[in-house]
Amino acid sequence: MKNSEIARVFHDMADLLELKGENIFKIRAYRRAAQVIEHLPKEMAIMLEQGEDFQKIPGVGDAIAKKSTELIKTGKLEAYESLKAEFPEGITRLLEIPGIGPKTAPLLSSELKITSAAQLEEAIQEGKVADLFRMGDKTAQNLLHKIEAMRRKDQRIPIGQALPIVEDILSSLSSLPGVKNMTSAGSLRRFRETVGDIDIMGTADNPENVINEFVAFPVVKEIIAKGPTKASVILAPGLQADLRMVEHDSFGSLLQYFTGSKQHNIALRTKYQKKGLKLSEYGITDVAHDRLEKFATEEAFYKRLGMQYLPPEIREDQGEIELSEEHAIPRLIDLRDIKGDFHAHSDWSDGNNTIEEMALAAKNEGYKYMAITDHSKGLGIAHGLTEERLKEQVREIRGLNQKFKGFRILSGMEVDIRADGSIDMPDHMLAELDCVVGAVHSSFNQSEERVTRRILKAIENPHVDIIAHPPSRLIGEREPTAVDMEAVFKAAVKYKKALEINAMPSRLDLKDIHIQRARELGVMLAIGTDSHIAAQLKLMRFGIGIARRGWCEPKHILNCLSLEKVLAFFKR
DNA sequence: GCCGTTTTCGGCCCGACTGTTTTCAGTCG
Repeated sequence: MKNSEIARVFHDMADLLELKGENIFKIRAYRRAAQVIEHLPKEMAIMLEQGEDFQKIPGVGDAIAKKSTELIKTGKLEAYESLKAEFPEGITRLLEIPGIGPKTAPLLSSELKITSAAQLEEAIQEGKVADLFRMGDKTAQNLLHKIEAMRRKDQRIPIGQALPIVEDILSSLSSLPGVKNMTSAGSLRRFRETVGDIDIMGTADNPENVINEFVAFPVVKEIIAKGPTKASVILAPGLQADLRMVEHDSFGSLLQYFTGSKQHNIALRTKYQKKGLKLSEYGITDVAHDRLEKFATEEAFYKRLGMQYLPPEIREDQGEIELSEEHAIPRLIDLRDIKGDFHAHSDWSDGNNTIEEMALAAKNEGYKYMAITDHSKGLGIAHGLTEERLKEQVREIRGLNQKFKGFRILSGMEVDIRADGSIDMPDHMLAELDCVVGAVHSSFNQSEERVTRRILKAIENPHVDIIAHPPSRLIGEREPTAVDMEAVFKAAVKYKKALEINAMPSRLDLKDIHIQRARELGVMLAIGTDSHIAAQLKLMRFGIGIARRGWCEPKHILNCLSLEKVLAFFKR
């Protein structure tokens, strides 16, 4: 059983316990454990095999450790099953409707036999809901609006779609007169792979004017709420955006608060509460003297607590608070550390630009090298190269390299790892190349055993240097393959192969927790943009963002090495 | 249910908003 499934059980249990009216702190304990387990870099099933103590996981004590063990060993949990049996099927779905909490859901279920948003809508229209205890006409009508908004608003969208939209908004807002600060917060700033809504924070001499300009932007489809300091809107792609204008002198604590994560903030507040400090979005209050200190910057806020500044990407309550107090947060990788790209296509296969155009674009990024990795013939739809054409391409690249100074095009190929793990290009051809990227493009539904063996076989091939996106997922579209990542990481270390962090916003694969675990085990990671047009080289920043979430320093990333060291790693 | 450089028991993040209420419950972020 995977961590994500274990986490879902505990999340569900928390909901059910809440409906039952259990102790709120018990419920929170289940939620916290679920959240921690979901983001654990290592599978608990493997920890169990290796005899590790679950109680070392923060938020996991005796009871949840035992329950986790039961889940892993039997695939079921007695306590969960009996808890579920106490409630009508589907009641937890009601909790997903905004405005419906643990008190209203049982009320709707027991009084009106409602278990879905559609049924609730109907009951409201028939006037049944307004008559319930502590409800009323206004509450019922608001619920109707919220259900509509929930349908209109799309689910979480990939950061690759959200970020450009937000950057446009930010640049428009920043250019307004009187604006001092303007930045995004929330999961977007922490660079999560998907974002649910957009938070923007700013300060200005005339905040009301800024709000008025904001709601009039063409990208705004609908205004949900608008006041003197805050506006909520729905943007054209079905994304909610909140703009908050605050005082200059408390911008730091507000930005810190709205950047989150929620878990990070709760952990921080709990910790400093014990030391007599009350943390809030307005600043820090010394409880003994009842004096509020304000902070204009996040740096000042963390400094007041004796902490090292924390990059937003790692504020997830996964040990960063303690390390920051010890001033032991490593310097995370940055776009400026990147010396090259290991995954790019040209018009020789399914790319749009010539090799020379791609190389010039890479040189413009300040890179020292770039691998051209067109598809192999296995991928018919992508005009994969035959042996003859690959030989021609190698010759062309040799010629082009004569023209460049201080920049090298690496001859490469993205070869197809067939269903049986074989490579669709003979070894003697691969031996001619600087850099071979192996990737899975078919048979995504193989069993865990088969897909894992398939990828291990590719790793063992002495000519393959990098394995691209092993889980081969597409965010929101295609589920990851069942591959056993732990086995892949160990093989990559053993055979000294790099694993790719694919920077395409629809992939971001490896994902953050995979990166963390791979890094712990000593796997070298290579960021590839998978560019099919020159402009996509700019996608590198998405790879960087996800790598930062995986706590990567330059030493963990192949792209930060000099050309000589890269070639030595490839043993060419 | 978890946790401890004040605690193995007694705490558990903080504040805002809304609507139904006459002082607060419920929900949210």
